[in-house]
Amino acid sequence: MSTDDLTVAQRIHDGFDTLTRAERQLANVILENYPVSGLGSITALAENADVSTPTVARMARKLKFGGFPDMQAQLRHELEATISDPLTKHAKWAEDAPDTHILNRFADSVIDNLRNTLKHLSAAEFDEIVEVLSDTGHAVAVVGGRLSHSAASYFFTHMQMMRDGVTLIERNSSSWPHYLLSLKEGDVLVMFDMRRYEQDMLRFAEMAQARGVRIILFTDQWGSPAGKFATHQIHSRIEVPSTWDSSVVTMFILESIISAVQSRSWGASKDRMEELESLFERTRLFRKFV
Amino acid sequence: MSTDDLTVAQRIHDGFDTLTRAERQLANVILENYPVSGLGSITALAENADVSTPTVARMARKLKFGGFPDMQAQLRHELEATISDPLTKHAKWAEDAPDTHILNRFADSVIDNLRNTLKHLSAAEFDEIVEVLSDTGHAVAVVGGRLSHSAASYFFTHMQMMRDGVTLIERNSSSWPHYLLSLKEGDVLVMFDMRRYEQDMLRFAEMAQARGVRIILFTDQWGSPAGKFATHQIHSRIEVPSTWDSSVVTMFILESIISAVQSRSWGASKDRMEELESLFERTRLFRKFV
DNA sequence: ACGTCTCTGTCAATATAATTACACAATTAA
DNA sequence: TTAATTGTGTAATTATATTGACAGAGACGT
Repeated sequence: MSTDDLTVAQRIHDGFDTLTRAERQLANVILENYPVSGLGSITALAENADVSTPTVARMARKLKFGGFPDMQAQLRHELEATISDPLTKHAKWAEDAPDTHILNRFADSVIDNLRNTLKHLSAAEFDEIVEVLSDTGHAVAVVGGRLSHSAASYFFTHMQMMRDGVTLIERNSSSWPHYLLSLKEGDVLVMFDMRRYEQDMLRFAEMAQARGVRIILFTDQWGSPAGKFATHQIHSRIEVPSTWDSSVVTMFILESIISAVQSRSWGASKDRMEELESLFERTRLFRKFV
Repeated sequence: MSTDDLTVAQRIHDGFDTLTRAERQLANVILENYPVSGLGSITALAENADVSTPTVARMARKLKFGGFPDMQAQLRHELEATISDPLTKHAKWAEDAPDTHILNRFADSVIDNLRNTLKHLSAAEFDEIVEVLSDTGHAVAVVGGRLSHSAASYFFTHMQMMRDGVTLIERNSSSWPHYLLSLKEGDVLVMFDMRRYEQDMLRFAEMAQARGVRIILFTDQWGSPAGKFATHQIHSRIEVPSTWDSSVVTMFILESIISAVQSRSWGASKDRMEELESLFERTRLFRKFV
């Protein structure tokens, strides 16, 4: 890029007096639909302003850019700064720690992950998933892999409190065929399969689909191969400054779903929950702690 | 331009299932910094996504564009529409849903929770916790309650990969005394106790402290009664628009700790991890790998 | 009116971008 | 396993964009 980082608009404005007739004509076209009009080819811009291409190139140089492509790069750069969300950029999260502290770096990535996940998750898809999970006419089974089992377990624990017919499938894949037998057509399999996708998961998905089981798949931005058997899938962003991947965004989605399922079927699940609560209270009294 | 006027993002989203590995990699790069990353040259975009230029061109065709330049024209077109309408400027998280959609309300609370949690968490405290957990001279036991067991399990799974002497204590509190017996002075107990604090947890903490065990407690903003026996504690904000509390922020803290422990003891844990990895099946579906 | 200077377009050259063809690698099916 | 299929990068080709050279047009002073 060029010497200093004034915006293209500023440079045009500053140098407007030195511009010639054709150049001013061009400058106005650029500013009129800024910065989009400057992002196409030099030819397109020239035609748009009714000047010749060399005029465009000459003006770019006159405004102290290396050439037209250089000016264009600057436009893109500006655009990026404009578009990125000011709320989440460069906010320092843990104030008594330096920017480079893991807490701050982690916070930045997680927010980024959340934003990108939501940006590309359709609310309609989300709502459909909620609807499928609210339908007590069909059983729900939950399965997770090596690292995602605890997410599966978390989801199971909450679903189980809200409705009947929810099963958590064991970690150990040798027992999966048994679970498969009890899944009927129209039943729902909630599956977690993140990077380092597991072979067993893929086969499980295939067999489940063959039985007419609907699959809701939670995977990462690259997508598990089991995706081709899934009825619905949600892609969470998982990359963070760590050796491992993050499940924070996945948890976020899970909790949102849980909350939505809950409010969708409040009438039905209210009694169930109260009953459940009282059961916990009671068992606690019987327990002895040595 | 092309047949119909779906946005590039939508077409990518719709066709994501049909995309190949390299194409998904590319798709993610485009979506990550949308639409700016797609506005440069095909070469720049390809390099950015670490794929070849033909892959970019092929994907453009696959998404029913006439070619890369056609797709780019569509991006500029969209941008123009976005820019002229200031209302659409990143106010919402899930853009195709109303402000009141659970996804948007949930996102707001979670960000709030994260911000407030970090505001009240001292980086020094965090670092001390990381140090305690990195010390392989003492055993680490992890225990969680009814709803926080899966967080405990998640933390355990990762810690276990990094170091020796980590135990996950069962859900069932009747077996806790046995675990207590094996904890020695100076050992570390990582405990999760959130709202609806459990009686058993309090007694467990008391007895552990009596044995000289150091307790790291993960609790909520109000603080578990077990706090008075804890050596270190972290208060996560947990309130969200739901019947249940959120563990998203707790997960965030856990992952940060895991990452910090990892990089702190890289030399020591590297061999261990590599050995572990080789024990697991590796799907080399993706290139960008750690 | 003439010469001179600046501006600006046309056209050619050069550089860069985009596409096509092809061969090797990876994956899947047999 | 091996064969077939699909995916992906390299290299060659083609198209397009950008710049450079130049010459005609217009402005201005003499």
